[in-house]
Amino acid sequence: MIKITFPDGTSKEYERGISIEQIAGDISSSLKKQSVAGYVNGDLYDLNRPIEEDASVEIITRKDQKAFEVLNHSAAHLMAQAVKRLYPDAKFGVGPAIREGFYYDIDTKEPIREEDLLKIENMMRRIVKEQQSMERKELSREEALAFFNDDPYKTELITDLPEDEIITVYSQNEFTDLCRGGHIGNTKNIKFFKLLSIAGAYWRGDSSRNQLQRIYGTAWFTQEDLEKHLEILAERKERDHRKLGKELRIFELSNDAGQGLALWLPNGYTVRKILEDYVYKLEKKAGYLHVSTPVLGTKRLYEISGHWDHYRENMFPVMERDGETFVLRPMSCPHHMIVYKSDLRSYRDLPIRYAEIVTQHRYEASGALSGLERVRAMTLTDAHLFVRKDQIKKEVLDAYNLILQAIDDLGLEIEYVELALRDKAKGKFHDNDELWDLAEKLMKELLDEEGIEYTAMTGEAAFYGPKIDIQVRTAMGHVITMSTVQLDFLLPERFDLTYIGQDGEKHRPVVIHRGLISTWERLMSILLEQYKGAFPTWLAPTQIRVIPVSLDNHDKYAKKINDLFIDYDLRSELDMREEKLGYKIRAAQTEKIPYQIVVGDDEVNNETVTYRKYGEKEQVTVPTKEFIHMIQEEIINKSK
RNA sequence: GCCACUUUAGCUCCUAACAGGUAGAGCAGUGCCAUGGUAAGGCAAAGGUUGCUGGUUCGAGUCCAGCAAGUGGCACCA
Repeated sequence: MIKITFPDGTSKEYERGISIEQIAGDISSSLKKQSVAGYVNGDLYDLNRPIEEDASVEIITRKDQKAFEVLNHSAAHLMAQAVKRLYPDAKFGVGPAIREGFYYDIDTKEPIREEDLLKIENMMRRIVKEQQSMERKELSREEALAFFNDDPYKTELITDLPEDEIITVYSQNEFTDLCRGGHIGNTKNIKFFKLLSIAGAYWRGDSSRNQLQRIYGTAWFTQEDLEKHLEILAERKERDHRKLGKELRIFELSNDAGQGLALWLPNGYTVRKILEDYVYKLEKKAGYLHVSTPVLGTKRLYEISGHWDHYRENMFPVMERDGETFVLRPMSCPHHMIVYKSDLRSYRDLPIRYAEIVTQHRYEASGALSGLERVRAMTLTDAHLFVRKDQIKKEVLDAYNLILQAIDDLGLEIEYVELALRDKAKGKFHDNDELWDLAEKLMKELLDEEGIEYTAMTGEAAFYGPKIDIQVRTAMGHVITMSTVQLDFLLPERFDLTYIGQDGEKHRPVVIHRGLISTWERLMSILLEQYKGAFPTWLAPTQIRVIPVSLDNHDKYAKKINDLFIDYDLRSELDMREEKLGYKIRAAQTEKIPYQIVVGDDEVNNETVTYRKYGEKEQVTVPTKEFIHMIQEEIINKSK
């Protein structure tokens, strides 16, 4: 007999070799039904794997996130088995569960196409019907290598496993895969799934190696869950900023204008201008000084900064004129270094915070471009803070808090905070251990002291220093960088920046790079997706649409209140087209205008307006002045 | 950049063009008529070198090749 201890501290004796499934069944038949796998002394166990010794056991049920992973991991195996049947020459890379499903990387002679997914799905269903038991087996390294000797990918994986790792395989009838487990026990347990897409993926994420075909899919415990997930996927497409941006006339991407070079249409530019003004005020209040520097700069400038060495492949080709070589700037830090050097600085002057609306160009890989999310010409509010060493923590923290405020004002949500650190093994970072250690230590201390949770990302730092990146999630589920605060001891060295200290000697300032809310392009994509195109009133390109009931009788009043709104700096438009009322209302709704106002006899006689707020059915009649007051309040408060 | 797929009117067309036979619709826009209360009034005309360049064919939106852009991913992302 062995002793099994449960999470609540109770324990019970069972026969040696009992399984999670049997234990669950012993507790209750409903638990048995819900159980998917379990933890035995912290190790993930399949339902049917025998437990050989005293252990603490935790049963994983369908409700747990881990259960979803187990199911999807098993679905990946199921798919691989189906692919192997249809493509006997298939070789397999890795096939893990991911956030919303699973994928498997597959190498076949004949490419798999999107239309083949249905065929694979059907084969999967057949295997589900065959009720293949998924059997776990431990192999020695030699046995494993012998078994997978015709699959170079699996062979490489086995070779790279640590010496002491127990190598396990899982078999479902004729198909055996190298796998750590856990699994769902039997293919019959994988009932509700769908294959979603196919894409290329480099073997082991290395672009110098083979490219495999990655099939993405998703598996759920119930039909309803699967359908719900597919609905979410469909809804994401509705939120896609590329679709909304076109419908709402926000921006244009044209082949003729150039790949990745976005054109801002009037509606988009109106929003952008509001954001620019908002940011300007925010920075003013936080003590930033605004400057303006050119899009073009000498190559020398970037050689001094080190960007030429570290960032050249992301820059557009150089231009030559009058014996000087120019580049389109990919960032503004070097220019701001020169601005700092334009005067002699005292320790009393610091911190100096330079901010600028910067347009910059980066040669992004063509495959990386995506709507407004990733472009080749971008404009952002960039800032560089020149500080003394004793001011670092406060200034980093202030910058971080300013970012939080902007994100909050814009109604956005942070996915997580990243601390990007260097990887000493990689050559892309500048070489000064002492400064790096200091910079990284300061950043960690600061985050810890403030109780800010973060994920450390080794090797993700800028070449000149560590950075705190604030990540958000797009409608399509991608995580992208929204804001950044970066600590830099290098550029002050390279530009020989100094200030005169209290002691009368020259000292080296430290630079903090700050990206507030990404670029206007990326921010617009995020806002469109966040609000599904229905901007809050303070940001909406058009805030009010005034519609007269009758063009003959109410046109004067409509014009009068429209003018009044404009006098109060409200973005109001009059719809005087010769169309039916219903048509104009529908137009105002599809354009997602926050306030649609209809005026007729009642309003004319009482000096009122009848408005309907976007997203609501209710109509409200109020005195015109009251309406103005209300909407102004809403704008000032940046109500979402 | 790499792999796969896609590209027809300003927009949407896996709800066009059956298998190669000379391009259709809805919306928007235009004109005329109609015109009073919260999501599409009627009629009409117009709108296209089917992404570009070649090829096969009596004949190409359709088949083939190259290029470009876009989409899904991968790689990249100061």
